[in-house]
Amino acid sequence: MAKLSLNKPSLNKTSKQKSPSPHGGTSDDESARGRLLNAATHLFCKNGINATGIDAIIAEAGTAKTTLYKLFGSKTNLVNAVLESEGKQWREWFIGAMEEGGGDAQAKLTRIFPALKSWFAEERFYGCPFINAVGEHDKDAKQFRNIAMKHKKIVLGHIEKLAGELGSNEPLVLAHQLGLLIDGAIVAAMVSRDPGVADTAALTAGPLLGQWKAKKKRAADQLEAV
Amino acid sequence: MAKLSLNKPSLNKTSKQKSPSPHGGTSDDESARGRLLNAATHLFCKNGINATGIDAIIAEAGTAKTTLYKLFGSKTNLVNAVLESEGKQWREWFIGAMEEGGGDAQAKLTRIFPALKSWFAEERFYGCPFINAVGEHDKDAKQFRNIAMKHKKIVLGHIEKLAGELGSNEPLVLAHQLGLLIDGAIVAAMVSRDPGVADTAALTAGPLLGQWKAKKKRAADQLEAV
DNA sequence: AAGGAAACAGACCGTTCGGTATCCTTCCGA
DNA sequence: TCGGAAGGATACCGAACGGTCTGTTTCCTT
Repeated sequence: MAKLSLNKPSLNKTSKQKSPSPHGGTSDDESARGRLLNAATHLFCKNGINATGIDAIIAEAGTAKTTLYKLFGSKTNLVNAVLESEGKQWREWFIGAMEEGGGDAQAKLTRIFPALKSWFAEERFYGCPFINAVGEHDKDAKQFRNIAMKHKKIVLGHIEKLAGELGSNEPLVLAHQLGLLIDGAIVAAMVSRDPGVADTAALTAGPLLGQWKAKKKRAADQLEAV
Repeated sequence: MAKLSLNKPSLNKTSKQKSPSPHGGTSDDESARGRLLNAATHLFCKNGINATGIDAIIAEAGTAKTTLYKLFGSKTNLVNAVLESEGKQWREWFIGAMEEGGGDAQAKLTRIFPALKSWFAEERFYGCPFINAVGEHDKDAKQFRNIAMKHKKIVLGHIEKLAGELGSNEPLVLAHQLGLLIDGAIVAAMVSRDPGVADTAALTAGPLLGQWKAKKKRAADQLEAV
């Protein structure tokens, strides 16, 4: 596969068109590096990092073992490269899903769980690579936990900003609340393979997003309805 | 270690005093089987299943390799035994933490996140073994996902019962909402090692638990406060 | 046309893996 | 007292692991 186009690796970064979905291993980078990154991302996420051997990666990528070690040096380096690129892609997709379509902060935050739902429904949804990486390694070590927290901090940072625009007097707390629901939905969807958990998360998040904007109105409505 | 008391394995189940905490590998069963189960639970949870070799388990258990294979037959069987015993212990602890102390359904459900917080603060807290097991294996396979769902179903079943007593007209939905917050808190605590995430979860769950019991009052209070 | 870089192919290395076989020690009850 | 069960110690097996090596093919450049 991909016999043609043995690109120069220094030119790889030029094929920068954004991917339509956040899942791993579907970039259209056909260089050896890109194919290795795609295959490694797919296999690491689907089967786990420790359960994925080098041989399986080069088989799916259609490269030689020498190429992998010339480009990445070690399996550890490859793992780090996968997490970095996958994290970046995922964040671009996720933040894009909130922002695209415009509207106010409430509209943007309300798009979180529908976006996650479409992710959960993909064939190649395998949960959060960062959570899974932490889970299958030494929990007293900081390596993967630091990477995961860095990723999470960026995501929650954006949510916190929107929470501030929403009018929350504690945007950081609201961001952490939504983060909890996001993490919970991801792992529940990974285990159950039911995208519907995103609806439950949206139902739970709803009152959190509306309680400043329409706080008075909702309180009055509830008082009337009881 | 444990030179004395080479118990008959058929008598192991008689040492049935409940453990004070839900974490893995601290049972006081000093038979070879018990020590192997403790060591395997500890190492599987701390370092991951695939990253834990047989040699490390028998070293921590202080048994011979022959003994492990005589008692469990294979690593796969040992993994299943660990998940089964650990799941049972955890559920007994968790449900006990809700029930002990009495009170009404709201009081019991309100104890969920304080209980989790004390779990998160333990030195040997390594996240949920079921979630981690799913994360480090083939996500298209059903083995670990089925085990995890069975565990979760029992836990949510109890919560659903309490939600019904609380007066919710959709106790199953409420149970799933709380389940989302529980899962989210567990993985967030595993990554961050901050037990405080349980407080955020409790803050988010609070309105869900009070909205029937004191719905009218809260609505009136909010209307007044805005 | 020729040279060189990049990638492919695959044999190979030392280590570790899960698992087996052999033999030895300890203890307990008949 | 003695036999057998439970467990310990250790050598060993084949397979798979991460990683290296040598050599060949392919393509781009000049």
